[in-house]
Amino acid sequence: MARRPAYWLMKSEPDVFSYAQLEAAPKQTTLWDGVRNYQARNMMRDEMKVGDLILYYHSNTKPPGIAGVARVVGEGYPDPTQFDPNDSHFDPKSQEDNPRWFVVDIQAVTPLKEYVSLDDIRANGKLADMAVVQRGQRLSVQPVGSAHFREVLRMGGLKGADLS
DNA sequence: GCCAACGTTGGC
DNA sequence: GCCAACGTTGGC
Repeated sequence: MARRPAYWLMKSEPDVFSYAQLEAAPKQTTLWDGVRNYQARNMMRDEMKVGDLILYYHSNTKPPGIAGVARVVGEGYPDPTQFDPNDSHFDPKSQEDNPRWFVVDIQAVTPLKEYVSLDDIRANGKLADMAVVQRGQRLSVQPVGSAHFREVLRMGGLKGADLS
């Protein structure tokens, strides 16, 4: 069995769903719907477990970077948007008895005291191996090593819970 | 808004 | 099963 908790990074465009919106959601929780990439799907379906911790990354914004920490509170289940013809994530090829896309439920834990921008991550040699700074890396769900996770928290500082 | 990088699709 | 065309991501 893999060590727990495991650590992840999840990308969201703040114009679509920001960390502040996650905090404002009922129970500070949402389902991570709309992912349509098989590698990311596999991680959500098979690998992410309750209690795993997530760096919440804001993409397509200025500057991109990590805004807060979230945790997995519900494990992989079919993404309801794939079956909804009115949803932009509708997938006509997915069948109810053989769903193609999965989600996890995530809950806000604490914002970082200071936003850790992509430039900050790049400037920190300890984080040179993080997937998010690799050229051409587009995956919206990425595994993160525990040392990298702790370093990002050290850089940003925690407003709330102690996660050490 | 541009465009490089990458994933997916579909004709063959 | 190859690969060109196309769509998407996401930094800049």
